[in-house]
Amino acid sequence: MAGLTAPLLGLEKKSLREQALSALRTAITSGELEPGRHLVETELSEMLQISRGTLREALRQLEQEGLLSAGPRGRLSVRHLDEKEIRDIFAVRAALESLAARTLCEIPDRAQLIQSLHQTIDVMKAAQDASLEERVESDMEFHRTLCRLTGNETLLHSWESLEGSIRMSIMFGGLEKGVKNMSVNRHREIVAAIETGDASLARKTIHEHMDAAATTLVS
Amino acid sequence: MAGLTAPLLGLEKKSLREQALSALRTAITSGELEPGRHLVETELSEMLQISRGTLREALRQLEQEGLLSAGPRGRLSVRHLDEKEIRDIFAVRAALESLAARTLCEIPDRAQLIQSLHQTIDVMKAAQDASLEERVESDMEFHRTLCRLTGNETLLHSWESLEGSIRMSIMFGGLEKGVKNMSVNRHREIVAAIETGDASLARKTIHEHMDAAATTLVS
DNA sequence: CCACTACCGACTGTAAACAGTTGACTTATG
DNA sequence: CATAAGTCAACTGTTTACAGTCGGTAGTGG
Repeated sequence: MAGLTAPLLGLEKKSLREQALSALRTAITSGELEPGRHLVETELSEMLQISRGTLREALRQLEQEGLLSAGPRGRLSVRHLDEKEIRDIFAVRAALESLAARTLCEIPDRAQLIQSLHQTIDVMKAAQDASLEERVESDMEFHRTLCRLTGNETLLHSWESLEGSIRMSIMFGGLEKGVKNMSVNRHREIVAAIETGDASLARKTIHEHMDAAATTLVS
Repeated sequence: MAGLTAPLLGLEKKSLREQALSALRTAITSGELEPGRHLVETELSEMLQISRGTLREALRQLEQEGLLSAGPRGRLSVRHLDEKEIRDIFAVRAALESLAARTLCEIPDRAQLIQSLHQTIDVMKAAQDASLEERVESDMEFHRTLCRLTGNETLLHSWESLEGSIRMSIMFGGLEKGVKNMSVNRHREIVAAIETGDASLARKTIHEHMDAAATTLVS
């Protein structure tokens, strides 16, 4: 039994459904499956080498995440976002993240949490010269962490339900525009506001951040 | 062709999946399937007279709505909400509905929308002597309308994703406690704030409303 | 040339069968 | 009696097969 060092813990055998889900989500948010494209079940199941039944479960979930839209007779296609929808998505996102910030502000002993947030910013900083994808990734991680640290599972879940739409929005505007919004300083401001416990400042900063991001993306 | 009046338009042939979804959602939020109960696919599919494949699609959706929680090896059970989770749910709900109110405040010509909101309050008022279920129903309708009238589909969708959890929360505390929060006056206050365009007052009213509701439910 | 019909292909809705895994119960053994 | 191996039943994960419906297209009659 000795010598089987690392790969013992957590052999990551996800179900095919989850694998399909990840694969499709990535394909959509990366633009490999372009908006408006009709998804044919038989076609996809053959591509992914899984059965239709398994695939359909994944498709339902993507539909609920807002990445797919259903046409007549259950025909699914990749959702197309217009400018208003992007603004709407970022408005909801701002509301959720504002709640996160306010919640964090009310935690008495939040030094540890602040530390975690600074860490994710450090990752962003380190990724500044990396690929666009990695930069987007680190940005998303910061905002997801913001929600997770509140300990409010419902908040985190709502945010994650929006994550796919957010990624589609970024793709819509083009990654180059997307990364423009990811200034390290902007994020430090948010953390600073939380650190001092100034909920309304945090809220204001986040709303400005989101408004600016949405505007950049649709311009 | 004449004389076939009403039943022509919209023959409501929902798919079995949607029917199962509604049936299960109702069963859970009404307490017929009590929290913590294990759901066995074969058992349910026989009860509902549908195949497992069709059922599983519905179950996935309920899982994502937060009505079901997945145990080891994919075993699903009806989610059990504790007091903190209820408070968390209502905090997110408050954030979403505050956004709705603020959005409505910014619509220049909102007389028509105000009118719609008053109508739903009238329905609530008319239901005051009806069954507890109907009173809950009319209350939910008001809040859903609040979100729908914004025209922000993402907001509406996020709220609806939370709807099941909200209903579970109400059931957790008991319908008697639930309806205590549904005062007509409280709701009129919200509409009044929106009518005058006072976003911060609307926000404040909604937050108080939600805090009170959550507190009542867990007490 | 136009319209109407009958067929055909493609795709989703639904059902039923197969496979693998886990936990409980039983049995054998020291 | 306690413990370990073995057996079995209960589920979920996954696949395969079948049925129904819509859209298009070719063929036919006026």
